[in-house]
Parts: sequence; C-alpha cells; structure tokens
Amino acid sequence: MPREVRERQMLDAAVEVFARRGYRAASMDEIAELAGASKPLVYLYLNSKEDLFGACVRREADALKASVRAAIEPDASADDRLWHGLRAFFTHTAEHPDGWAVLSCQARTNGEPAAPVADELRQEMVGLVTRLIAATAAEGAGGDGSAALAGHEASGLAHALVGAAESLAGWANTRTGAVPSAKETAATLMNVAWVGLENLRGGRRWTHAARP
Amino acid sequence: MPREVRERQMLDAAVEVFARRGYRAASMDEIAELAGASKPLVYLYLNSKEDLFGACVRREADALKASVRAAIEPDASADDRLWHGLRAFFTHTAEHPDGWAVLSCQARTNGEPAAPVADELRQEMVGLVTRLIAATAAEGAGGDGSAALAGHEASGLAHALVGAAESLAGWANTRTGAVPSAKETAATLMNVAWVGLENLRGGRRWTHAARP
Amino acid sequence: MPREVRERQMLDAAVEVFARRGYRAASMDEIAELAGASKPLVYLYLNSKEDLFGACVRREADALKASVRAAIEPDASADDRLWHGLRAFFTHTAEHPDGWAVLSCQARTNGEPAAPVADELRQEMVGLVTRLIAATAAEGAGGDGSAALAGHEASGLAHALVGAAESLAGWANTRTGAVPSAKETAATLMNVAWVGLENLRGGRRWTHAARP
Amino acid sequence: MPREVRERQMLDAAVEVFARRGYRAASMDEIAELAGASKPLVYLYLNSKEDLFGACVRREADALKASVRAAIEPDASADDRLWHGLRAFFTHTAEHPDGWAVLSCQARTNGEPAAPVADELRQEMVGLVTRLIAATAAEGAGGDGSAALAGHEASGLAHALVGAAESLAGWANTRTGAVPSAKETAATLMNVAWVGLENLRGGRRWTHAARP
DNA sequence: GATGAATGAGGGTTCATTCAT
DNA sequence: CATGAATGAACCCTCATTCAT
Repeated sequence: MPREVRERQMLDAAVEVFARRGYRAASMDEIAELAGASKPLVYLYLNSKEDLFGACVRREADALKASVRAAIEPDASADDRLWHGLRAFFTHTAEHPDGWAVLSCQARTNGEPAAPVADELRQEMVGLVTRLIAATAAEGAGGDGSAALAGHEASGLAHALVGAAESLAGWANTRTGAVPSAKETAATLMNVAWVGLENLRGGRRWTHAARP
Repeated sequence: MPREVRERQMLDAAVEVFARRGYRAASMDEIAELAGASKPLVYLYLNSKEDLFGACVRREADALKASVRAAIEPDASADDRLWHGLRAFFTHTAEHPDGWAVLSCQARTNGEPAAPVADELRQEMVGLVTRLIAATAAEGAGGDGSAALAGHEASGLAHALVGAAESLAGWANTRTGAVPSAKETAATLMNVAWVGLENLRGGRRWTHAARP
Repeated sequence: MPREVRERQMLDAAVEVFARRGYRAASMDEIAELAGASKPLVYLYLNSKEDLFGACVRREADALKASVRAAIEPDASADDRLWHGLRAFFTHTAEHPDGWAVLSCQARTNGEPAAPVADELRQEMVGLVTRLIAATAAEGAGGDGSAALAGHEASGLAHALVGAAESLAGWANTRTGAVPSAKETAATLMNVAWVGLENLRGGRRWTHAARP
Repeated sequence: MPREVRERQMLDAAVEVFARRGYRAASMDEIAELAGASKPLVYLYLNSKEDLFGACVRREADALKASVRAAIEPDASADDRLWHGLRAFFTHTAEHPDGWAVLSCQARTNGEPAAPVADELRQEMVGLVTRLIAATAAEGAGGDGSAALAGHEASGLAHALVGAAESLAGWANTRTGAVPSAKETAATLMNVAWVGLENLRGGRRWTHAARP
C-alpha cells in the first residue's frame, strides 16, 4: 500500500481518536489499530504524537478554510458571500465533526505546536467575516457613503458571529436532540448579522440608559 | 482545619491545575501539593480523580449560574434583565478564568461524569436567554401583540447569543491583546440581540432571494 | 523497609547489571527485579536510568578512593605507601569486580554524566602515584639530592603504573585461569616501579641507539 | 561494485559506529547509511548485528596482530624486537582509534561472540611479549647463564607491560591534552621493561621487609 | 542488487491509587 | 489526619529484521 494512502488513513484515524479521547488520553496504540497499521509505521511516517497531532490540526484547518473559500464567489454581492460562507462553514463542520472537535477543543488546549495553527484559522475567519460585513455595509450605504460602519463595530460583530458559529457548530455536533440544523443556524446567524447591520448603519444602538 | 475548608482548597487547586494542564495531563500529585494537603487526604475526601473532576465542574457550574441569577432582578424590564445577565456572565468568566476553562473546554471533552453537567449548564443558560428574549419581544410589541416572535426564532437567537457569549468569553481569557473588554463584548452582544429583536419583531428578515 | 536500605540494594543491583550487560543493554526491569523492588520505586528514588548510572559510578569511585586512602599511612615511607596503596587497589577491585567493571569499562564509554567522574578518579590515582614515586625517589636519593627524578619521568611512570594496574585488575576479573593473583600482581608492579626508579635515578636509560 | 569492496565499506562503517556509540546504541540504520548501502544488503552480507560485530572485532584484531608482527624482524636482537613491537602497537592503535576502541572496550563488554576473539588477541600479545622478555633476559645473561629470569616473572612483567600499553593506548585516544605521545609512551614502557629486566636479572628485588 | 513497506518485541518513564504507621 | 513506602498498568518510542518488487 502506497505511503500516501496509508498516511491519510493514519490522519483519519488520529483525528477520530483525538476527537473522541482528547490529546492526552488518545493512545498511539488505538490510533494505529484504527488506521489498520502497526505502531512503528505510524512513527515512521509521522515522527511523534506531537507531530501527528500537528499534522491533524493543519490538515483539518486547511480543509475547513478551503471549503469556506470555495463556497464564496468573488463577484457575488457581499451578503451573498457571507451567506454562502456561513453555510459552507456549518456544512463542513457538520460533515467533519471530529475534525471540528479537534480544531475547536483540542488544538487550543494542548500547547505549543498546534495552538498557533488554530489561532491562525480563527483570525483568518474573523478577518474574512469582518471584510464581508464591511463590504455589506458599504454596499448597503447606497449613494451617500455617510454612515458606513465603524471599523471596530464590524470587527466586534465579526467576533460575535464567528464565536456564535464556532460554538453552535460544536454544540450541534456534541448534542443530539433539539438543536437547530446547520441550515437553520446559518439562517439565524445571517438574519442577526444582516439585521444588525441594518440597524447599526441606521445609527440605531441599544444603550442601557435608553431604556427606563 | 475543618473538612469544609480543606475541601474547598482542594477544589480550588484542582480547578487551577485542570485548567492549566487539561484533565489527563493534570496530576494528582500537583493538585495535592497546590492544595497543601497530603495525597491520601485528597482521596479520602474526593475518592478519585474522576470524582474530583466532577466536583470541580459542578461547583463551577453552580457558581456561574448563581452569579447570573443574582444579577437579574425579577421585576426589571426584560432587556434590562438580559443586559445584567450578560454582564454578569462576562464578569464571572473573566474573574474565574480557570473555572470557565474547565467548564467550556475540559468538561465537554472528558467523558461521562462531567459532560452532562456542562450540558445542563448550557441548556439552562439557553433557556434563560430564550425566556428573556421572548419577554423582551412581548414587552416591545406594545399594544398590538401581533408580531411577537415565533418560539423557534427566539430559541435560535438564544442559541446564537449563548454561543457567541461562550466563545467570546473563552477568547477573551485565552488571548491577550486587542480583544474587546468584557463590557464592550456585552454591549456588542446586547446590541445584536436587541437590534435583531427589533427587526425580527418588525417582520424584517434576510432571505437569500431578497438579494438579486 | 527504610529508604536508605532500599536505595543501597538498588545501587547494588544496578552495579551488577550494568557490569554484566553494559549501560545500554541493562534494563531497568532487570535492575528492579534484582533489587527486589518495583520499577516505579527505582524511579522514585533515583529519577532515571542516567541518574542511576551516575550514582553507581560515583559510589564505586568513592569506595575505591576510600579503600586506597585508608590503606596508606601518612607517616610511612614512600615505597611502603605505594606498596600498600597498590595492594589495596587490587584487593578492592578483586572484591568488587562489578564496581570496577562499571568504572573502567562502562563509565568511560557512556557519555556525559559519568565519564567525568571516571576521569577524575583516574587523575586522582595518577596524581597520588606520581607523588609517591617522586617521594620515593627523593628518599632514595640520600645525601646528595642531585639526581632526583625529572617530573615528567615520574608522571610517565605513574601513568604506566596506573594503566598496568587498571588493565590487570580488569583482566583478573574477566578471565578465570592462569592470571597472576592480586598480590602477585601488586608485587610485580612494585618491583617494576621500585626497580625502574633505581635505574632511572642512577641515570641508566634504555635507548634504541644504545643497542647494536 | 564487487562484494569484497562493499563488505569492507560496511565493516569500516560498523567499526566507526560501534566505537562512537557502543554496541547496543549503534543502530543498523546508521551503519548502513554510513556504508552507503541499503540495509537489506547489509543483512545479506553479514547476517545480523551480532555477526557484523564479530566480523569487526575479528578484522581489527587481525589487523593489529599483523601490524605488530610485521614490525618485528625475526633476526634482530630481542630488545630491538620488543621496541619495534611496542612502537607498532602504539602506532597502530593511534591510527585506528575506532578499531582499538572496539577491541578494548566494546568487545570485552558485549557477550559471547566477540569476547573470545578479544581474549585471544590479548593472550597472543602477552605470549609474544613474554617470549621477547625471556629472550632479552637470556641474551643479556651473557656467559654465565646463572640468573636468567624465572618464567612466571617474565609472564608477570609481560602482563604488566601489555596492561600498561593497552590502558595508555586507550587513554591517549580518549583524552586530548597533556598526554604523552605514542612514541614517548613506547619509550617509557621500554625503559621500564628494560630497566626492570636489568634489575631482575641482577637478582635485585623489592620486598616489603627490605625497607625499615 | 536496491528500495519501500512493514512489524514484534521490548525499554524508559509516568501515574492513579493503596496501605501501614 | 499526615506521611512514606510501594505498585500495576499503560504509554511513547525505537530497533533489528523481513519481504515483495
């Protein structure tokens, strides 16, 4: 069996086991067995548990980024791009629950080699969403470019949106039951985002004092 | 030294170590040493690592729930209650980063005894927020109770809100740097929530088709 | 069983196994079993294989030094001191063949932590012998202090003597058969040393040219 | 490339690696790589690590013996033969430090297949030196064959000489610094040997009682 | 002959946990 | 209660060795 194939099987198995057990509790024995290979072969191809984990995180992060990017048509309107990006995000995380678990839970809790990759993924997502929100706002502003969104507001909204998306994706994967489906969640988020934009652009804000 | 005090010290130490190292990497030796107690005593009081972890999760979940509940005055307006609840949530998680790390990261990744507790906490939070949103919507609807929010929409919004809150709380604890402060984050979320409500109540929705 | 006793048993076992198998081939399992303790206890007391090896080398080096030093009466004549030192050396190495095997073979072949200890032991022995030879020469010189031994000649002789002693000690331990006994060897060496001194002091040297 | 050449390359590499790392720590991977051959070929030619080690020891022992023998002219005087033999010994060990390290350190500590070869080498050396010493003594005895050396004394001296030579050779290879050069060492040993012979032949002995 | 794929066996190390004092 | 002594079980990792191509 060619190396490439074996290596992919190993990564698949590792992602599954890391997701199920956590980094520390995952044993190389279990990963090797699930991959249908012997332990020394895993070490030959992937060097160490740490490297294997790093490879998993990188692969999953790249795959998620690729899914989201592929869903966004560069020439579409901003809110269309946001919508398709969100849908792709939820679809991908729903289809790769283990990968998402590794990215969202394990990568950030298990130190040096993997954490930066997860951080980078998140920053990229937030940056992407921030740009899309800003673009949406600009488009919507129409003729008078007057009240486009302040930069930090777009960023705050993006953080909230990504946070909500991340958390909901994990929640949907963890819990089986009355949890909104991926599409519904995307719609809700889209509503919040779009609708929030409308109001923010219109200068309408909630303040504590404003309410009796 | 009375048992209650000792036990609290142990839990404090355990939460700190579990947060810093993760469940598996945390060692009973380190916990006992940090607690200033002997290892056999830890076992006498808390039986096993698993039980100790469970006790930590329960205690931290209860404390967070108590903080949020205490911040909500039953007679205040709905959006005031939501505002104070959110602020309390962010304040508490910022003041107990280790506890929050255990609840949000460790509890959900480390199997049977702790995961249900974390799940329950989240459901409670979502339920609380859903009720507050529904109440807000009802209040705002004023005379004509016409377009009050559909139940599943309130629930979806609540999920998004709680997800965003959770993720942002973790993010604020993890990252040092240009991250919105707890108060700013609460304000952003409040804005999104309120503003989302306004539009949803007004029947304004985003739909894919609505855009050319 | 008190820690001190256990620790000595462990060192005894370790010296035996290291001598028999060599550093790398020695297994902590075998050492622990021979010591009558469990492996974790060995690690608790002695940290690691490397540290254990270092402790063995240090202990055996100290014991050998102590034996030789104890045999030398400070007020005796120089050649008497040399004689007793040599006898003590051969007696000790014959009584502790494993210790000597570790010092002479393993310590110098197995890297950083132990090699310096073995080097130091050897330098100390050579220094001691050099001083004794010089003292013997001075004593023997009688009234005219004229032709006392040149320093580098004493040192050369000392190196040769120690080298011979070391190698013969190892040889006597390794091979069973027609090998001179410890006492005979000491006598031979003593003869060579004393007799070499006589000639060197008398200016008699061997040179290649001197012989047709 | 003919088998003979390849095999020599393998042995060269193996000697180097065995000397540097020790028998156990040496890896067949490193040896094969250093030899510029594939691992299966190493196994095809030399069967196993043990056999490879044995072949190394045998080759190095034979080479050393050959060097020493070649340096000895059968018709020269006995002490001339001793002198040239010693010089050849020190020259060879200085020029093949790895080989000497394998012979003197590794071969004797690593069990069955190699130890006898090293033992045999040493016995041969001691026998050779014993014969040379006896011959020297006989020559020097001149007209009156009275006080020729007792056999066990020649043997004792030979053991000491070989021991000193071995140890000093190893010492010179190991330590860099103020260590006597090969030639100086040979001269010192020669002095000791010759000078010892003179006295022994003259009936002068050191005895403990002889000194007050 | 060379290469890549593959593994059984074993070694160093750690840890949760117990028990006598 | 606190302490020290003690361990079974597992985990990460390596290596000599083989076989098909």
